Amino acid sequence: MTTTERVDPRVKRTRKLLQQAFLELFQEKGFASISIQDITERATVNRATFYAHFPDKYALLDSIIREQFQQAAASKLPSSPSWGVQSLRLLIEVVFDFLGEFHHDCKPTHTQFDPLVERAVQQELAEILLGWLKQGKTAGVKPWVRLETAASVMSWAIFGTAVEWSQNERAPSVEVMTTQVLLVLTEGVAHLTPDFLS
Amino acid sequence: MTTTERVDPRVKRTRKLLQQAFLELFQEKGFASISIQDITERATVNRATFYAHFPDKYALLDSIIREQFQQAAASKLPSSPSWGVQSLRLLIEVVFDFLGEFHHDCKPTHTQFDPLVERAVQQELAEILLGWLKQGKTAGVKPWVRLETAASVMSWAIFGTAVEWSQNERAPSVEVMTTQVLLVLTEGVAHLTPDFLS
DNA sequence: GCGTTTCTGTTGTGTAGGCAACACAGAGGG
DNA sequence: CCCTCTGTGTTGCCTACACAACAGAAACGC
Repeated sequence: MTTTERVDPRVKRTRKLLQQAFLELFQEKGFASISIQDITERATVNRATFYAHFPDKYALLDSIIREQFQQAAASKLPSSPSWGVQSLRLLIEVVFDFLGEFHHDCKPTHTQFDPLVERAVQQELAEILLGWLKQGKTAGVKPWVRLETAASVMSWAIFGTAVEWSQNERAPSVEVMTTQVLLVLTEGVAHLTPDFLS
Repeated sequence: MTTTERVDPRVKRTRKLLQQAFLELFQEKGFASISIQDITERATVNRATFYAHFPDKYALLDSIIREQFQQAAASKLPSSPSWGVQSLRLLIEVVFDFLGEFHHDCKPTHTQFDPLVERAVQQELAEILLGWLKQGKTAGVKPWVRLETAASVMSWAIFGTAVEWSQNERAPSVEVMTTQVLLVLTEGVAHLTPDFLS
C-alpha cells in the first residue's frame, strides 16, 4: 500500500463532513451554484478550515471521486489482489460499472466537470495497475517496458473504452465489454489480423 | 431566553455526535452494556473529550432527554409563549405527549434509569414555567407566593400526573387529561367540594 | 460610471480536542 | 493466590480548528 499514514481523526472527520455536505448540496443545487460557504455551513466547519484541506471545490469533488472509485474497487476485488487475469478482469468490470453508474446518475446536466471526474478515475486506475505491476514483477524478470508506461497504456485503454461505452447507450453488456477489452490487453493486437507479422 | 450564550461550533458538534452515538448504541445494546469507549468510538471523538463534556453516561442521557423535551416544547408552542391559559394548556399537552411517547418506545426494559429521565423532564418543565411566571409578572403585582414555589407546584402536578397516566394504560385521552389538570391548576382545589370554605 | 453586496482567499491568535501515559477498579481465569 | 484483560477517570503536550479581520474579485442595481 501507500505507506499507511497515521491521520489525525479530526482530519478524517472534517474531510468526511465536507464531502458529505458537498454531495448533499450537489443534488439539491447542481455544481455551479455551490459556494464554499454553503459547504462549510452545511458541514459545520469553519470556512478557513476548508482551505486548509482543499484549494477549491473542484479539488473537493476530485477527492470524492477518487475515494469512491477506490472503495468501489476495494469492495469488489479480493483483499490482496495479485497481478493476473482474474484480478484484471475484475478491475475492468469495476471501471465499467463505476462509469456506467456515474453517467447514469448525473446524465444530462453537468458536462463542465466530468473531464475532472474522468481524469481522476483514469489516474486512480493507473495507480492501482502500477501497484500490481510493481509487486507482481518477480525478481529477475527484466521488464521490456517501463512499468509506468504499461500501467498508463492499460489504464487508458480500459478507461477510454469505458467512457465511450458509458456515454452512448451501453450497448454490449458489461460482461461482454470486459471480456473483449481483457482479450485485447492480454493477447495484444498482433492476433487481430492473421497476416499481421508477415 | 436564558441569555443566548455563544458556543464554539466544535462544542455543539461533539455534543451532537456523542448524543447521536449514544442513541444508536442504546437501541442496539440497551443502556447498561454501553461503555464510554463505545460511545466515543462511534462518535469519532476522543475518550478524554467525552469527560470534558459529561461526567458519565448518565449525564449524557440526561442532556439528551432535556434537549429533546425542550425542542418538543419549542415545536408545539408559539414562538414567544406568554403566561396564560392557552400556553399552559399546550404545555401540559406537550408533557403528556412526551412521556407517553417515551414510555411507549422503551417500555419493558430499562426501569433503572427512568428516574433519571423523569427528574430531567420535571426540572425542565419547572424551568419553563418559572420563565413564564417571571416575565408574566407585570410590575406592581406583588406575588403572594414565591414564583419558584409556584413553578415547582405546577410542574410536579403536571409531571406526576403525566407519569402515572403514562405508566398505566393511558386511559383518558391526552385532551381530557390536559383539560382536567388545567382546571385543577387554574381554579384550585377549593371548588372541589361545595363546603370547602365553610 | 459608482456603491452595495456577496463570495473568495489569507493571516494571527485563542481554544477544543487528539494522544499517550498513568493509576485505579472490577472481573474472570489459570 | 496472582495475573491478565477491560473499562474508568485524569493529566500535559501538541495539533486541528474556530474566529475575526483583512484585501481583492465578481456580480448586482442605480
